[in-house]
Amino acid sequence: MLKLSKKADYGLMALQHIASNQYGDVAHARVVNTKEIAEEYHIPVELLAKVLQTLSKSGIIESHNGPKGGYLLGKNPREITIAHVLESLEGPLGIMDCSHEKDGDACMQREHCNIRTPLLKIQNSIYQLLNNMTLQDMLGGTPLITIQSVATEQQGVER
Amino acid sequence: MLKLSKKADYGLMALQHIASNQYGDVAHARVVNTKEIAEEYHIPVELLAKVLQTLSKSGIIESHNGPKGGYLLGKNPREITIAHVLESLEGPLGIMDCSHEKDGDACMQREHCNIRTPLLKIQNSIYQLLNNMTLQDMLGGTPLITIQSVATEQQGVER
DNA sequence: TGATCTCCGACCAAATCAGTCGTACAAAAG
DNA sequence: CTTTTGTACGACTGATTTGGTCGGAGATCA
Repeated sequence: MLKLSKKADYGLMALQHIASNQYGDVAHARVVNTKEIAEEYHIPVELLAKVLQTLSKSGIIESHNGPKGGYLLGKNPREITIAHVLESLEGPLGIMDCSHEKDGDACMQREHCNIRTPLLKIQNSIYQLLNNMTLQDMLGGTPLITIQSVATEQQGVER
Repeated sequence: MLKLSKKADYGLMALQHIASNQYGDVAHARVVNTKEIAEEYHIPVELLAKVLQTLSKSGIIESHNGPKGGYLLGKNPREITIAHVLESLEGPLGIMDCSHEKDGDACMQREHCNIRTPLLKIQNSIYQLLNNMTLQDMLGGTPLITIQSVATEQQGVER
């Protein structure tokens, strides 16, 4: 549950890649294009293209047309929050349908709804989580891992 | 994005209702049936039934057959975590597809995947959030509200 | 001018989800 | 002990969302 879409996955991967090439060892910014990223991560090109276009509209990246064109980061990695990326790709964060509706309409059970307040609280916490993490955080400490001790076995999950 | 399913919504509402009737003012436990809940919250009966069945299998509630039958909580509200409820209704928590897969299979981009570790961290934080909140927390402070000052006007959500 | 690349719209197929129908079973009533 | 009532339960179906595809137009550089 709460799985995020492929678009989001691809978008984050692409951003990480772009950022690496732009702020990596070499000083000069390198423009990377859609095809390059798609091949590197085995992503369908056209879909990735659409994702990048969306990110471009949101100002997260800049597009450069023509041959030798491609994408560059629109701002500093520290300024790019995960929340912003995800929201621009998947729409606004909303745990439940009635997250940001005006008063009474559209929700039959609204007046009797007993779970709205606590759920809003959860939603807000998640938002803060995503809003406090930036692309920069995804660059630095990514040592290929094996943290599986965290949430794998412990909970008595029935399958 | 990250919206949870109707099943989850209905399940939480129903649990809140059951808990209220069982641990409310009156000392004796009152058995509530599917139809009652469905009418109260305007939920399609059969769908709610299925949800309750699932919760019953997970041991979160107990079912009682026959006339005057219905449902009761399977444990104390403090023992019932939101995480458990949601996972039993929507499957295990997984921000990304490769959340709990064993090593190399099933994910083409796995070896080049640069976002797995940070995303796992986020996922784990969300899990803790859901795991620390119990049904009890949804009972106490739910004063029927008309808190519309929170998320109506202001888009820029702070804390 | 021609080749290469991004941009943009519409389009299709597969998977998931919300909701429905019919049956089996347990408890109360006669 | 049989009937009747109301429940749980599981299989089934329709609708919405999502992942992925296709074709063309505009911009830039050699």
